[in-house]
Parts: sequence; structure tokens; C-alpha cells
Amino acid sequence: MAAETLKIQQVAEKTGLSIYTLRYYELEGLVAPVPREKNGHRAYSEDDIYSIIFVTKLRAAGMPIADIRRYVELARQGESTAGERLQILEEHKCAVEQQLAELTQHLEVITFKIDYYRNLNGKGHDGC
Amino acid sequence: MAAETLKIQQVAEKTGLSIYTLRYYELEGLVAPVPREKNGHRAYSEDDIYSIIFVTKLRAAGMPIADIRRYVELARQGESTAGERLQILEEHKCAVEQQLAELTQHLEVITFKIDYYRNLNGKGHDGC
DNA sequence: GCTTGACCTAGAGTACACTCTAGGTTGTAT
DNA sequence: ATACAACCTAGAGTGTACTCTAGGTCAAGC
Repeated sequence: MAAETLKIQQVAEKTGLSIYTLRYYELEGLVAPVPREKNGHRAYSEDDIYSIIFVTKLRAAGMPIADIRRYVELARQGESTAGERLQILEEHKCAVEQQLAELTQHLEVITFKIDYYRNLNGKGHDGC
Repeated sequence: MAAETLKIQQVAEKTGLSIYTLRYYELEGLVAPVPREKNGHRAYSEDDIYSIIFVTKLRAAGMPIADIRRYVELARQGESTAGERLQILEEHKCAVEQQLAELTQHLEVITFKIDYYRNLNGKGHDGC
């Protein structure tokens, strides 16, 4: 059971990213350079996929590409940068938590409006 | 105490939007056309500010400009559109709740990574 | 009367994150 | 041998949401 590798198409399916985006993320340094087969095709490892999925989490949480690149660069420099990486993640965690709090608050405003409309015409379904 | 109006500068301060963005939102129909003074300057009412703030909530919750415009157009058409507006808000509420759930999940992944780094070098501050 | 500052419109420019096209190579199936 | 499908690179194009510039009006202060 040697290291199995995946084609870009399969990685696209696994991660939900487009092939374009996968190449773009590599170009932008959000993903470490992916090893190539002899024919030049990308050969992704399971580890690569794991880190791509982590990148999608950071993106979904609103982290800009530049910040993720910084994080990935540090990761490639080895253990000595763990402290700085910790700091980036902690800062981002704060940002996400704040965003969460704001979203919750906005949700309340929206819910309030919904209740208003519902009282107007008596209908509505409640829940998603 | 007749209807007091506000200049665009004051509205910018109250809402946290730039003057450019306020004009842009009006141009794009996210805000009903603001009445002008004789000299052509915008004269915002308190109601205008209330609805601008509501728009900022929708934007912060990720609603695209096109959807907000649709909502505002309906609102201007009167009570008969309340049902459709309710539907827009409910759909968006679902989207926000889903986003909230995803963010919470991503936060867990990030927290997990943070714990990993913290165990590596023993430091970290915990909390924002 | 002239400068200054806040406002106006129309339209150009920017930032970000993709997304696609063009032109080319490689590996498998007929 | 040839068609085709999936891959490659480099670079152009797109969509969204602002953000700024240019050129002009208007009221208040010196």
C-alpha cells in the first residue's frame, strides 16, 4: 500500500472546489506545490487534501487569501514558526467569534422583521 | 419639533458607511431615493437611517446587493408585497443560520489546531 | 468679491477571488 | 494512426462591491 495519489479532478470532487480554483490556490501559495507525475500532472496526496480542506474552512470563515498564504508559508518553514501560526489562528478565531456574534444579532433583527410580517398576514412556515 | 433631517456626512458617521457607499446604495436602489434640499443636498430622515442600518445588517449577514434591492422594491410597492418580503427574509434567515452552523464548525477545526500548537510550545492566551 | 468646505453627478478605477480561454502535451481506446 | 479526454501553463476576463476622480454648484466666513 504505497502512497496513493489523486488526480485534480478527484480532488475537485472531494473538496468541492473547481479545478480552476485548485490550480489557483497552488499558484497563490495557499497550498504547497503539488508534486507532479512524469507527464506533469498533479499528484495529490491525502495530506494535500487534508490541508486543502483546512484552507476551505479558513476561506469559509472569511480569512483573506493573503493571510492564508502567510500561514502556509510559515507552516513550510517548520516547527520554529508554530508560535506565529498559533497567533494567526487565535486572531482569526477571535474574528470568527465576533462575526458569529454579529450574525446572531442580525438574525434577531431579521427574525423581528419576520414576526412583524407574519402578524400582518398570518402566514409563515418557521424553520428551514 | 418638525422633521429634522441629516446631512450625508452625519449619516455616514451614524451608520459606519462611507459617503461614497451611501450614494452608491441609493443609486443601486438599496435605499429609497432620499429627498433633496433646494440646493440638491440629500436630507435624510430618521426613518431613512433606520432602513440604511437594516440594509447594513443584511449585507453583514451576506445578502447580495441584488437581493436587497428586490426587497426594497417590494417594500416600496406597499402592504400587498408583505408575503413576498416575508419569504425573502425567511430564506435569508435560513442561509444565515446555515452559515452560523458552518462557522461554528470551522471554529472547532481552528480551535483544534490551536490546541495542537499550544501543546507544542506551551503558550497561548485563550479568549479574545 | 473671493476663498473654503460640504455637497452634487457621472463615470472611471480598484481589490478580491475566482473563472475561463488558448494553445499544447500525454495516455488510452478504436 | 487517430480520435478523445484529461491534464498542463500563461494570461485574459468576469462579477461583486465598493472607492475615487473630475468638474461643478452653493452658502458662509473673511
